[in-house]
Amino acid sequence: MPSLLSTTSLAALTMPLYERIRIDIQSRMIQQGWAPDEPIPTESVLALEYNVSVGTIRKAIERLVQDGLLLKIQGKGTFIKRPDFKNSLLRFFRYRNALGQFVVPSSEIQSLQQVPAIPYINQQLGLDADTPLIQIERLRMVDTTVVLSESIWLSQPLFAPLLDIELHLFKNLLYPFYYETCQQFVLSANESLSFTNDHTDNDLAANVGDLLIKIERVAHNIEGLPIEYRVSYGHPQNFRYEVRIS
Amino acid sequence: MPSLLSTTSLAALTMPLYERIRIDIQSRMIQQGWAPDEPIPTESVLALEYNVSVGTIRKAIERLVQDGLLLKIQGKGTFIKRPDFKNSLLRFFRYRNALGQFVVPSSEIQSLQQVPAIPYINQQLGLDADTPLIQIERLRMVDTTVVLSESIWLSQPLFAPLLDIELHLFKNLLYPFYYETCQQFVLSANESLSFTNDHTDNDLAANVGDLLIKIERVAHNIEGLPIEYRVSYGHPQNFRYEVRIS
DNA sequence: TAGTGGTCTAGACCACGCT
DNA sequence: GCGTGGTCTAGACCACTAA
Repeated sequence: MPSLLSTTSLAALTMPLYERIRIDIQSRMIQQGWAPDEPIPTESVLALEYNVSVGTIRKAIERLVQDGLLLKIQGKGTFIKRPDFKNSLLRFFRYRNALGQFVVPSSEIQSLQQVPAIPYINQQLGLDADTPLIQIERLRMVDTTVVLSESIWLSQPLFAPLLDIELHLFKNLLYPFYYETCQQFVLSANESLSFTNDHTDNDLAANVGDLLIKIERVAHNIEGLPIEYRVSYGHPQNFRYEVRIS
Repeated sequence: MPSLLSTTSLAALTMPLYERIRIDIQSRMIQQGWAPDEPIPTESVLALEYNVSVGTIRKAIERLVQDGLLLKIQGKGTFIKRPDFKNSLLRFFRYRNALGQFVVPSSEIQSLQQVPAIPYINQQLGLDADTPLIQIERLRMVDTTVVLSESIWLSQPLFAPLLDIELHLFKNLLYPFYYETCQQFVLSANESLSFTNDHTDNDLAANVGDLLIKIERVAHNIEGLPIEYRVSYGHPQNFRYEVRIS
């Protein structure tokens, strides 16, 4: 039976039972690894395991379902839902290839290195002023055309495993990759689109004076803490951005 | 005591109790009008009124809180929260005025008229192919500069009251106005940003060849049904679009 | 101190998917 | 028919607000 008393967070002392159970189930999903598309134990089993009533388990699971980490199917069970990144954050950029089809741009990591703290970015990531960062430079392409030029910053302590991975092993989509390698799961993000004609900042071949789209993103993990700061530049042509507001 | 059997919808027959109560409370909020910032009856009072247990009332209220229609404050009560449009849909467009401050553009309705069905738009709004529409043309300005040119289509039957209102009486923000005049409450929207240099479609003064931003929006009411289709064109300069993705 | 919403329990019965 | 999650109940006790 899992212990709910071993939680290191101080807030846990006053946290409701169902919250502590939620966090525990969450970490069991990520670390001990129930497989995706497999059912987790039934509500009544979990109630026995944690020695609480079924209602409390339901309340714990409720938010995990809301966040898209679990999927309930009446009559069958509750299933791990390895989050469908394709249908969430990554669908907002829609580019057409030469055939007119919408595609996810491929990506090519140009560089990845540890860098010293950068005041503005450390602040965006809620880090101490002297915490080092990991900086990634990356191009995104459709067919052979570069459509986006991205700079990405991560907390060095959280994402240290990335420093030991060869660049060509990086996957096309970073968020599932963060999850696999660093157990950091991007659940939400704030984005800001604007326009600039300052080309000094990026690698995109462009005529001086051309407008570029500038997209700033702060991505958050399950706990709502910022874990990635990203700036992307792109040409407006063939660009399409879709979003649901609620 | 409110009757939950008078519901006209057929789906109501199989709908859970808490859903029927939710809808009933919702319509009491909108139509019979508990005032905003006033508390609604306590959970135990509502439980007696509807002759159900407190848990069922809590479940009914839960979603109204999620949707931002009610606000619970422990120890005080549950309050009507006339939705804060300023902080939701309308904050995504951020324009700077001459002083560099972010402002909500003012608006000027150019025309409002009933028009025959338009296949693509009727489809977007989930309307029968022959349902007439209301079309609104509107300019949005910062200081004296036009920044957005908008075309808006609504279902004529739902928004018929608008046809009898003089244009100068329209408010700067349409969504609260829809709510006041037609009891239609915009809760969410899908937006799509792209770029065009086709100027035939709009009133913006622009040099041929200049890129314009094109924003298409389908806005939904509480029930998730589409009620407004909107296309806006604007200049990229000073444009900023902010969004939370989750 | 009285009244509100917040947490938690224990259990009944229903709707659904499987075999 | 059995096991799953879905709905609903009745009631205990806690945390917070206000007079």
